[in-house]
Amino acid sequence: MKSKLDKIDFKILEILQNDCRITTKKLAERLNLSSTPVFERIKKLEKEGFIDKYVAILNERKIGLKQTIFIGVKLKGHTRSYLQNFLKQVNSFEEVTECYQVSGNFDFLVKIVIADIDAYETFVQTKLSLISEIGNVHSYIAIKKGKNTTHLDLSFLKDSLE
Amino acid sequence: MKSKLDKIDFKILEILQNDCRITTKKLAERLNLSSTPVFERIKKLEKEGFIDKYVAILNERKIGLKQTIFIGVKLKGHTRSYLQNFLKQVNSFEEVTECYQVSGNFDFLVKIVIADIDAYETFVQTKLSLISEIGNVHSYIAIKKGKNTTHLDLSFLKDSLE
DNA sequence: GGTGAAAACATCTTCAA
DNA sequence: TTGAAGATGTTTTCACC
Repeated sequence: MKSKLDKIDFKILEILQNDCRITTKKLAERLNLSSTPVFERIKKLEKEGFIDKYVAILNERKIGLKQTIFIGVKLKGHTRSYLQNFLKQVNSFEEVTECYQVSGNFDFLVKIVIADIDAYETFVQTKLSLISEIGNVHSYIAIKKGKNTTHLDLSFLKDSLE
Repeated sequence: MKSKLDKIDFKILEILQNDCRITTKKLAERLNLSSTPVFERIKKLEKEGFIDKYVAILNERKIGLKQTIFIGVKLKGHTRSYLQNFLKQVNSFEEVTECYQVSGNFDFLVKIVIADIDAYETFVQTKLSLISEIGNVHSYIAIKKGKNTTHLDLSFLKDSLE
């Protein structure tokens, strides 16, 4: 079951990363294949876990989520339970979209997408600051958005494809 | 054309954020409506820009992208052209999935998703370090992943819905 | 690995209520 | 707005290469 990807799988993933609502038929046309093998390949890619899910990407600004903020967090201690407790709590916050334990002068980097600065202050006061494991934090408030994509660069695969 | 969202739109967005391949029919069943109004609402949400796109989310680890790295960047100068040149170049790198100009002790935060540390070093040497506007950088290498989602928290809308 | 045809299912229009 | 119905297109299976 641990199959390698070939060039066709690669192209399918590339296309689905940009538009997952394309029909199997159209996808097959773009690959010069019939629907059947494309359909089966997609099912295989889903089943084997290369594709996690299919989602709608919403327009943050349009919805009213105008602020993105990164928070660098340093914990008070670094025992296993400190790390686990912190992660469990921070992951439970709906406003948090990403959280990574990192090397460097922070223990964690946390990304928040939230309505505005007022909502952020409320979030810090009513949620974040209640996590007792936190030592100190540094906020990086996004003042301009550059790139923000879910598209992963698969070009590194090109050489290793069967 | 600038219509507000109501509770049904809100629920549709919630569902599509988690699974955009659900059929209109099933979505309508979950909302206790017929297909027609649900279909029309989705088209409206797309047309008015609440929904940006529909994408497949790939499994980074499975694909072979094992490293996530955040880079805090300080530029040499802060004129308009410095900022624009930096953004233009960094946005063009396929390995970069996010980039924000931020307040705080960095000018920019950049997120990289890449195969491994070796590939990261190559990236820095052959791409990042060629951006002449960069003063200095600090890398935060993710050593453990917490949350990583495209799901936005819409609960803040609940009170303002028509 | 692949094709092409056919059945099952979903979409999208139209229309009357 | 709804719901039903029909034309069209898509998904999925199957027999075969």
